[in-house]
Amino acid sequence: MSVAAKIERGRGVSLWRQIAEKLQSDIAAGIYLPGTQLPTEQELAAKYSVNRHTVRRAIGSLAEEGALTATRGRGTFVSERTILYPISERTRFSEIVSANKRQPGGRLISSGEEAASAEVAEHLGLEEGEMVIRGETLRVADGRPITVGTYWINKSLVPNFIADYAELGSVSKVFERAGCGDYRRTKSWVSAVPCDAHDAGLMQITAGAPILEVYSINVTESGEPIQYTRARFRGDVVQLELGN
Amino acid sequence: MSVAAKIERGRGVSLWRQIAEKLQSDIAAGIYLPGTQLPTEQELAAKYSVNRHTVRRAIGSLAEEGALTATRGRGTFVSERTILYPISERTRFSEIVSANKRQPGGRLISSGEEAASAEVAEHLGLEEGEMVIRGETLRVADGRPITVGTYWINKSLVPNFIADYAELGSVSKVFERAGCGDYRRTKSWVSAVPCDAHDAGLMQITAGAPILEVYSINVTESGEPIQYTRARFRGDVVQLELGN
DNA sequence: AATATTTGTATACAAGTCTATACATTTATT
DNA sequence: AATAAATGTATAGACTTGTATACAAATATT
Repeated sequence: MSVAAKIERGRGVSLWRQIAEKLQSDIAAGIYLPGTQLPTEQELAAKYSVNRHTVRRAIGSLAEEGALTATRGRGTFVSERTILYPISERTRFSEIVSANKRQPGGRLISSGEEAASAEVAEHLGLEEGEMVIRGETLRVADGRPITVGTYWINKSLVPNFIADYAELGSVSKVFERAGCGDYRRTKSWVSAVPCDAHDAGLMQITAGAPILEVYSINVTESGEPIQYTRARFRGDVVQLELGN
Repeated sequence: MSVAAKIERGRGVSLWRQIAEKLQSDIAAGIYLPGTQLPTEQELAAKYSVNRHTVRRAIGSLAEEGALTATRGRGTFVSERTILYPISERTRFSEIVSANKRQPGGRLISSGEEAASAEVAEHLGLEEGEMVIRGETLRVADGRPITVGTYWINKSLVPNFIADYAELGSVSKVFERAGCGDYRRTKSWVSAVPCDAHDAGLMQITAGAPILEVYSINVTESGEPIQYTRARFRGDVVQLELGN
């Protein structure tokens, strides 16, 4: 390891910028964990073969952004930043994470069709046993898991959901194509519960850790229920923000 | 249009580098077509609100890379670069296009199952009439069509191909998931033929124009035929490179 | 209390980036 | 042949980036 990290000179990107991006991606990759100390400026300068002041500038730009905190005499530490997650009519994960100056990401865990349970049918305005689309996604910020969401979709409003989702890779884009781009959240229920084993594995926390559970209903512009969701947020990273 | 393009100062990325990247992405987006003249240095300098020499440096870096050609007294033009396409054991479109300093892309034209023709069955080691997966893709470099490929896949080796392809969006990734990541090309046949109307439409050339037609067989590490392909390359853009 | 470690500040200088101006050279047009 | 337009070259200065060195101030350790 630590094989003279690759910084390119003379390509139009300043050294401090390259180092800042490398540090940020190392944080996102979990190489430097929140709360832990970064190597000292001297060490980083040696690692990247640059002057200490160049490292200082890289650290400075990340500190200004809130990702690092430097204290004279102690060292530089990775911030433990919580994500402020507003629960409003218009809630879009990637926009929220970007607004928190983190890099959003995610992956599809599973998807398919199933018969609606009584609970799902009630909230989607269907009969129990009708076929609905069910999907589960894991969302991350700076490479760290934030939330797992399970959702059920009214098939009649978005007939080609699975194929379209495969093509577009985003629920909201599929809704848009189906003419339901202006969907909105109507009701939400929030509770704090212990995390089960399945979610704990996905979110990389221990089972039983407190998580926020949010049930909500999304409706089309005309008020028809289109999506019922059950989202679980890591309690140690996310703060929900209610009200307008 | 032309609303004072956004160049950021003081963020660690030099202006010439930002302009070079913008020009390159404009070329990739087809805003500046191969063979056409770029705006003059004066005009570009005005557009980006920088000195002419800064634009010159951006153009210089792209010219060195082969993307632009400047001639004194005439102007600066987008190069008509051919893509050197090696036909080797390990052939991956996106890697090749990137190696040619172009931006790879593509879209799925069609996919489904069909009964294997005698020709397909023979090359996949199956019986005529057995069901195989058939797909057709259009591949582009810098936004311009390069090749249309039709392929037939041995269903028994990649059972979930269609669903996995929808999720992963790449043939090689699906093969990887099926445990056949190390597939390789064994045989290829090359010929020059006139382009038919269907391919002409996809590749945006006139029917009858000469194209390169390459049939090939991909096999798994253990030598089982997994994919039979028929690729058509635009003769005016692609040069095949044989041998190591 | 003394010491070592670490970040913060200051100053000087070298190198790279961007601007400004002027002029040369080639090409295309009139 | 003359002119205009475009790229190529040259030079000088302001600004930014990176290096070098020294020292101050806060923290942790002994």
